[in-house]
Amino acid sequence: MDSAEDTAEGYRPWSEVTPDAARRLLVAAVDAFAERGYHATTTRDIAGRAGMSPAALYIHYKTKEELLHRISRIGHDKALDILTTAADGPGCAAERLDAAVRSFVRWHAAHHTTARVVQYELDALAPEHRSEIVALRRQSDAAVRRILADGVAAGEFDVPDVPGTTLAVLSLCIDVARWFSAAGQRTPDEVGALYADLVLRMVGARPRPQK
Amino acid sequence: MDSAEDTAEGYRPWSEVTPDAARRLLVAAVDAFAERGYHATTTRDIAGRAGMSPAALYIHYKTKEELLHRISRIGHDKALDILTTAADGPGCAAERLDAAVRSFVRWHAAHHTTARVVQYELDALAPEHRSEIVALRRQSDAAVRRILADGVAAGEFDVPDVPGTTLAVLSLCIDVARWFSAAGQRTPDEVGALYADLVLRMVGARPRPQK
DNA sequence: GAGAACGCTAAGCGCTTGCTCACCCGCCCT
DNA sequence: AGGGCGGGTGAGCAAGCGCTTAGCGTTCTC
Repeated sequence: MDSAEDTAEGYRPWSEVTPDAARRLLVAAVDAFAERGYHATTTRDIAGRAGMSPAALYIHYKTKEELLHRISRIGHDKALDILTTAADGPGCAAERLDAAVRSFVRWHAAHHTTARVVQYELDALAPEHRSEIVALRRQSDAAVRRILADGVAAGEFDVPDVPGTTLAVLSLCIDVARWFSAAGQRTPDEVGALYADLVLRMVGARPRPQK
Repeated sequence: MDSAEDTAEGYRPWSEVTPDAARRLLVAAVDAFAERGYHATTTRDIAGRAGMSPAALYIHYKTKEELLHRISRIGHDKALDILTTAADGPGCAAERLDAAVRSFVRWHAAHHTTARVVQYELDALAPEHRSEIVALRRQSDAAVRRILADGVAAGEFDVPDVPGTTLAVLSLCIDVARWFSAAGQRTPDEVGALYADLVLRMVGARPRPQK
């Protein structure tokens, strides 16, 4: 039911999943995994949500785990793309950190069903798929660390522990996927703005109107 | 395997679980749930880790879900106790916030197996048990919010959005249970100190030597 | 020292799980 | 017109699940 918002707002996710039936199954799996968790979701449930018989799933995917892997891979690619775009964009370190946190958090809030699966079902992946995904996450870590290191080098930030603060910033953003929409009233934009402000304070960025 | 650290350091957790065999089963369940998740853990696995036959579990617990509920209840009680002790303790708002975050994070790190179950397996609880636990979590939220509100009222903090910042602070602390000990090198004390500093920056607390 | 009570096990019941297989239907291409 | 083919179904298999039950050894009580 939450996937309605995924298909809204112009950009269409899962467009890379090509047979139409395969995409419907994948979207159904995202909803089911987000709602009950990977292990508590049955293949019958996924197929049912997609309006198909249980056997239809195995025409497009070899196993249930392959479905999770596809979701996780696409989601991590998108998340990493958002982060690196901001990290390697224009502007001073504070502006790039603001953009990175704001867009990363917004994605986690707007697509919290997908993000929940992506961020919290990592252990359900097969070992070789897991290590592939872990490599992507290390790149996310590196992107944020780069901004912080730049900011410290430029004298914009006051960060005694760069690796630790990097971990905290990413952790803070990622956990949005867990609690978002349980509360309800905040929009993804609002949460993104709030978090960007909080993170800039965490790194001791000097307030704007000080040129 | 991680429960070794739970039995160390003087204070003995799970001492409230009284028949010895019941405690061994519960500790085994904590390890298993933390490692693979509730739904992926079998009752045979739990009993096996406790060195018993599968049927032994049902002498002490009616269902597998009761085991999770007991763990969740005890863990939430402990976590809430830590938070409220700090929130209602002596000192100015900044000191209380420092103490709250430091001890809360330290607990999540030191007992990250328990914390993982407590924080991330909430949806696996039966509806009536779930709402009981959710009530406890609201009290945790209230404790942190109280400190922030006090700090703002006293002019110690600069927090434009108290409910949102409360959410972020708790989220940051809780997510420690997810990533801790994967990395390895940091001690719970170090993480607690780092996070206390980061949170004080988030709320715009003025640095210490300004009386 | 007989008998109840307790803590535990071996065996297994009923059900659900991930997944397979034989078959079918509509569409394209000669 | 007819044969192949990609996408779909109904039925069902082997395995594993949560949980139960009959029975056994030890300990406590009188």
